[in-house]
Amino acid sequence: MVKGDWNLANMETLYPASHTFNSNWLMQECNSTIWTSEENKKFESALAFFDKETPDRWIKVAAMIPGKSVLDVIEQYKELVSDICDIEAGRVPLPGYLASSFTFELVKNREFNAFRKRPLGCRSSDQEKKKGVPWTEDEHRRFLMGLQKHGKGDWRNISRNFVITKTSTQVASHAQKYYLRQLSEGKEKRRPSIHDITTVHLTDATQSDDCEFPWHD
DNA sequence: ACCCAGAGCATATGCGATCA
DNA sequence: TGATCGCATATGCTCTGGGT
Repeated sequence: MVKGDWNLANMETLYPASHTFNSNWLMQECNSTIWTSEENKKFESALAFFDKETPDRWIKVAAMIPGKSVLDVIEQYKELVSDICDIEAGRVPLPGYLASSFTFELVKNREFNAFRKRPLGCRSSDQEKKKGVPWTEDEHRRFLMGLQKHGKGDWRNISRNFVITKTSTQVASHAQKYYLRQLSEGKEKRRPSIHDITTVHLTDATQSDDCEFPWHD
């Protein structure tokens, strides 16, 4: 996933062309107000209520949260977007990170994935919407670990506990190709693939970095 | 440069399980 | 019994890399 594209794609949503701001506006430090969990809840509700098509979205969102300005809510949204992309990119160790934030609620409630699916998500065009986000080796290894623990078919738990960056449907789809790959083993003309990493390879890796997934019981 | 097969992700669809 | 949910599978689409 290309975080840059994501942000660019959201610039129009964040700063609609219909609004005129002076050139320094984007660079302004907004008041670094502290967001309480109550305010975050209201923020979340407002985001759900006023979708990206809503005219003057941020004004309306701000109006729903007493004490918060338009700048505050935009800044909060930007941070949220950044956080989610960081999590998705594996740049943030989830367990520690999840201690307290609105993102925690999103991830916990799996809204993170719904967020990803929206056009304004980490894709910037219709083409990307079709293209999909490639699985990383790390995600595949987590998938294999989940497969070992929960077994074939329990995609929901594998998604919840191991490959939290993918939905159960995505995990199932990935598994489908994984097993097809196993079936095609022995075929001569095969490209190297992420699916060549199997549970056999997993054993060595997990012994060395088992503590990498502390949320895994 | 072009073509084509293979790889990979997302989405659509059907079916069974569960619940009110 | 109908509605809803979750899973498995089929299909569609794009991208990539190798062959010519």
